[in-house]
Amino acid sequence: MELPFHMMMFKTYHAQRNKIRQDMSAYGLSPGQPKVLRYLHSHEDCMLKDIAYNCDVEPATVSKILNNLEENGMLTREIVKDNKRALSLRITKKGEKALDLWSKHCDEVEEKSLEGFSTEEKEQFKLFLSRMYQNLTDRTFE
Amino acid sequence: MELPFHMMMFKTYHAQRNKIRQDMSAYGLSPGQPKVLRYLHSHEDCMLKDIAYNCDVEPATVSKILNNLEENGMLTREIVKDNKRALSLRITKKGEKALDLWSKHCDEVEEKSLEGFSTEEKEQFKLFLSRMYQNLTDRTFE
DNA sequence: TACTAACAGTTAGATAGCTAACTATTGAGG
DNA sequence: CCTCAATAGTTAGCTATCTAACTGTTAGTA
Repeated sequence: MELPFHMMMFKTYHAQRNKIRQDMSAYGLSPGQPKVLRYLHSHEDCMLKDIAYNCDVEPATVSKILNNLEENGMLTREIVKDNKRALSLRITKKGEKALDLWSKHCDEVEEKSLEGFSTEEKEQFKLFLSRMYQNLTDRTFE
Repeated sequence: MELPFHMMMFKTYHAQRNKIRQDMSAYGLSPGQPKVLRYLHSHEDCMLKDIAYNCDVEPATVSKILNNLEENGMLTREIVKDNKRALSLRITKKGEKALDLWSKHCDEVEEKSLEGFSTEEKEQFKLFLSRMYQNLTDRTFE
């Protein structure tokens, strides 16, 4: 009996996650944090809900991740003057540095993941993921 | 800036996971449990470490999942007579039933995930996942 | 036989994800 | 204005995952 498709996704995703995790603690980051830093890097003074939407996780999850990142000095959290409900979030230099190291590590993992793939196959693979994502969410990447 | 490949994997995997989760509580199963039941279904009287290896999760994780499944009457847990270290695990009828409903639900999600894919594209997609998995783990699916 | 290493599983403590329920603020309509 | 709904974020409690440290059992070897 062939492995169900969803299990293939699970196993492959987890293999990637574990590979990325391996050296990540050396950079002072745990698995959930980088995606938040990445958003902050390109969106100054953003709100929590924007991160949640962009990263595909719930606001409650982001809230916890922000706690950890703030404790480790990776970002600053301020209340917006004009809207006391909202947060203004900024990545710090320390955060930028960790993000940079982490991104490079991810590039290496990507290279290993797609070893033996031709350029066309890589593009095809990404396109498949993109189509599947759209089928499931009615949204597009990014 | 294009979304990094690992984020594409993350988003797509999570979209799938959330879709599967949606109706799953109705079947009395939470997301980590089905893969364990699935292994038990095809491997009678197996040990915890076999499940862990086959499902690509750590023994400690399996141990917790077994607790929940046992509480819900989905499996039985016995100590092996000849080897008091080892467990003998069996899926119950209730477990079989939940697994069956869950599998059907997964098939529907797979169909939606791969809507618009030709037969060749589906095969290609699975092959890509398989190659990536092998690159990262030096193992093959199943 | 006795010591020690390997093995099977559990427990503890961490992060990450979810849903649901909550607080506090803002804004819209009568 | 005042009420009430919508919005932004947090908290609580659950599962799932990891690593590390632990208990108890088996087996190998001097």
